Amino acid sequence: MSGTIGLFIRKLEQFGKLSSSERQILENLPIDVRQVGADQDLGWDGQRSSHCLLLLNGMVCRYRTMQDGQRQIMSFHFPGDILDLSGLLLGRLDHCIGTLTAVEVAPIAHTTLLGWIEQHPGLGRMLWQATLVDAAVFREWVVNVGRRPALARIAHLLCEVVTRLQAAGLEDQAFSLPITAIELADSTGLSVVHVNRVLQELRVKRLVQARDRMLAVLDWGGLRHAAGFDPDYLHQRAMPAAA
Amino acid sequence: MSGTIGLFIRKLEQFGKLSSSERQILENLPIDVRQVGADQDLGWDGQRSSHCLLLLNGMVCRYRTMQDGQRQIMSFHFPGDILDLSGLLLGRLDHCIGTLTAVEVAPIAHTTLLGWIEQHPGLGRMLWQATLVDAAVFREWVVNVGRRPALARIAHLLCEVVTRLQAAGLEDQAFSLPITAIELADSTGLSVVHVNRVLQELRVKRLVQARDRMLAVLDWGGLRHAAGFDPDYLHQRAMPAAA
DNA sequence: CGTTATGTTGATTCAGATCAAGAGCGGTGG
DNA sequence: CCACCGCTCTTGATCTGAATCAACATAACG
Repeated sequence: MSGTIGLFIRKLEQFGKLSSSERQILENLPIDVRQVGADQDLGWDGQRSSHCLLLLNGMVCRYRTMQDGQRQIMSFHFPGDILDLSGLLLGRLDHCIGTLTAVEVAPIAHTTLLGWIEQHPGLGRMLWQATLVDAAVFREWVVNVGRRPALARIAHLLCEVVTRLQAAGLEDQAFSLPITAIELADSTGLSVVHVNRVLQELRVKRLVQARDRMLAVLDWGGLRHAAGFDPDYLHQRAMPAAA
Repeated sequence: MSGTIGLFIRKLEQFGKLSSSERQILENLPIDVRQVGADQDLGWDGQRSSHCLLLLNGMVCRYRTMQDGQRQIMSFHFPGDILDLSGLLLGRLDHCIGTLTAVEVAPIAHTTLLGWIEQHPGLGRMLWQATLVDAAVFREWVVNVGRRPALARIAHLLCEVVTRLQAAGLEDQAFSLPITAIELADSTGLSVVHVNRVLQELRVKRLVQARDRMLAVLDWGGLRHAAGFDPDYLHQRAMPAAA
């Protein structure tokens, strides 16, 4: 299943019905697919970009690096997510965007997007909503990192990822996550060593499985309970659930 | 200096010039001032509101309470900030909004705001930008809570607040912050006891002063250095700086 | 003026960091 | 095909920043 604009359309439709002209604009959008390898930066702190990036395939994260070299990941993104909207309206990126896997992205010129917003306010509104959901996720991460103990913190992160992937129709319950312990540490504010020990605990509790550098969820209910996970903050309207 | 819509206009103008019709709309907005005491909720988790709130006076925070009673504050807001925009477009609030001091707020009906957005796309764009700056602040809080040690964490929070207050023209360098150690703890993910000790350290280092339940910054450069504070993430365009 | 909040201090504990060293595993080049 | 290198993972030992517990002090407040 190669990446198309379909996932993006589906994501926007979560926020309301697209008019036929809006849908047509999206479907006819010329897609210039670019392949980028793993562990590359798609955008960086301070960058003034002229394009947003539509993620078609693969997985990326936003992060910031501190003076002492420590890194904090702020969010993950999956196919169908549009990456740089804050660069579009704020002009300057205040963090880096890095690939976790090899990815396919399609640049969309700022001028194109501004045209959409101007001529199709409904589309603009949906994009705004998408950024508001992003913001809700950031807030949840503040809570996660600020107040949850290590095990719940990691469990919560996994719950979020599973839920978002399912909503996007990308994975079923027995999903797998191509993520290293290092990335898990950088997104939870923990050390790699401790992440390792927590993952072992999750495995012993039969909540999670690790196989060839992928994480798989074994016991969704148990994981959700360990995390205290409540998906409301993801603002998923009555999802189609893609049986 | 009683709260007016002036601060809100000033905030929006940060993002670009208002057309005269846009400015007129804002200036003629009927303001229904409501007084609310300290430690009250203006909005709560799960709420479906029909109004946004324009903060005219006082200070509020967003927070979430966890099952075990722990609380995490996610952001502070000052006069001129508009509070509920995520409720406007996402329908449901995913956190609480609580007053830290007595405040004056002006409810603005969703219908009014949606009308603005529809008829004055420029205004809509500015509101969108305001929510993007909010999101940038959330991201910074993830970094703060995830990766900075206690002293830098508290120092960073203070730097952010000073900078934002100055940008809004609300306080000069020798600003004071009506905030308790409890609130500081809930926004940094630390315990009250530890916050107390860190504040003592900041006082010993002559970076900060505490007087009648207010915090005052003594040494801006020193505080900024202790925090590793870089204000870029606040996306303040060449501020008027209100000498 | 009690009464409830917040602030302060010291003693103790603990979750998670740090340090150190080995194990597994791709990759790569000779 | 193998030797080597650089990652990531794993484990154990040790350390430490911050939490917790427990008083008491000091404000705010009705």
